[in-house]
Amino acid sequence: MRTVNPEQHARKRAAILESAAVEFAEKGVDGASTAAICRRAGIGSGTLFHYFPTKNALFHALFADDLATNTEACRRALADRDPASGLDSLVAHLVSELGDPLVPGLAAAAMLQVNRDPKFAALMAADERQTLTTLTALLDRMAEDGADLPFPPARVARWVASIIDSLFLSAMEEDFDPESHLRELRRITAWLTGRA
Amino acid sequence: MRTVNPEQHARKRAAILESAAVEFAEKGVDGASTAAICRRAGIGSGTLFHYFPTKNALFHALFADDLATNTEACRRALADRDPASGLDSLVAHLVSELGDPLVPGLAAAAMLQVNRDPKFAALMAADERQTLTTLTALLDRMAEDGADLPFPPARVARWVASIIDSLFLSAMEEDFDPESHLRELRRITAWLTGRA
DNA sequence: GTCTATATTCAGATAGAC
DNA sequence: GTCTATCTGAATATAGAC
Repeated sequence: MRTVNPEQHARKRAAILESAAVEFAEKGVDGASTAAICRRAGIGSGTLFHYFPTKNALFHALFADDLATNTEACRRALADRDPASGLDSLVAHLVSELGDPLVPGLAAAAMLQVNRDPKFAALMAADERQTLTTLTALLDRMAEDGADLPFPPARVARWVASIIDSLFLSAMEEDFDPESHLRELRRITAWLTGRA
Repeated sequence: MRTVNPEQHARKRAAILESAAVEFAEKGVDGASTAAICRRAGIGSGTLFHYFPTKNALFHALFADDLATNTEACRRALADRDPASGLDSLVAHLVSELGDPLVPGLAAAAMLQVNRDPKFAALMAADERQTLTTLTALLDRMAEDGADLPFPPARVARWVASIIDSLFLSAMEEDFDPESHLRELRRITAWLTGRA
């Protein structure tokens, strides 16, 4: 009897997700066709629906996989003895996907999906909450250590998160320069976190 | 012979655009159906396609109308004798649509459309360029007047624009408070423009 | 109303593990 | 050799632009 090979299954699943990411980033959830995803992945349509029950589930999986790495980054940041250095590492992680050219398109697709798929909205909200809670906890500790925050910790946390999000919008521009953007982001974050 | 009544034509056109905005914001360009737009506007599909040749043209018109008001706001900001006050008025204008609940959805739809419709991309790029050029010119004058900018004027301009964009992302959150957000935005902008 | 596009299904074909 | 994971692609049904 033939048995299931988990490693092979995972590899193919990842390959399908990668093809799907390209299509979704380019055309959004409604604009992307399962046929195009299959063509790009080099599989028949039956195979796609063997791995994922619907097109929406495919989109969902794309983001769920990412949430796990975020959780881990938050855990590590909180474990850091120095809250400022924990915050820096968390910001670095949040920014780490900036180089991926698919990210702006996927972000736009996700924004639309939040209004339409409540389960997807819950996934995104949980991710957001986790990031904000972690940032706030770190900023609380920094404030206790005497940092001079321009706003209360929870509000600073929100601004840090917002400004990072806005970077992903900027990443769409033709003359985007990650190098100087990141340098400037660190300067702005330093001011926001009372380390000007 | 029956002649066209330009005023009535404009009124109906605006009504169609308003219905379309709701649908596009909720479902994106591909997810929105012309049938739903017609239903919402209380017109037949024939009428819709009398006013706009295609669904894409309808989406296009939604943004083109806005661009004119932006041009005017830029003109006024540059005409201000005091560059700092001109900058404040331009920022106020850019932020003025924050209360509109449709804006986040429309922004997401627009981001996706930029990857797909080159004409639409050109429209958005022109708008962006206009805003950045104006901000940069104002910041140049402020720097000449002795303002202590943290980065070169063109970079500060980009950050101001990015941070305003990020406000529109925040506006999607459930506990969004325009009041404190705007107050904090002014504080951040003040720092970025050398008026800390 | 017409005509095209497309998500999903299904009835098998293929082939690896025992 | 058998059993089942894996895959295929035509068929269906529905929706939606115009």
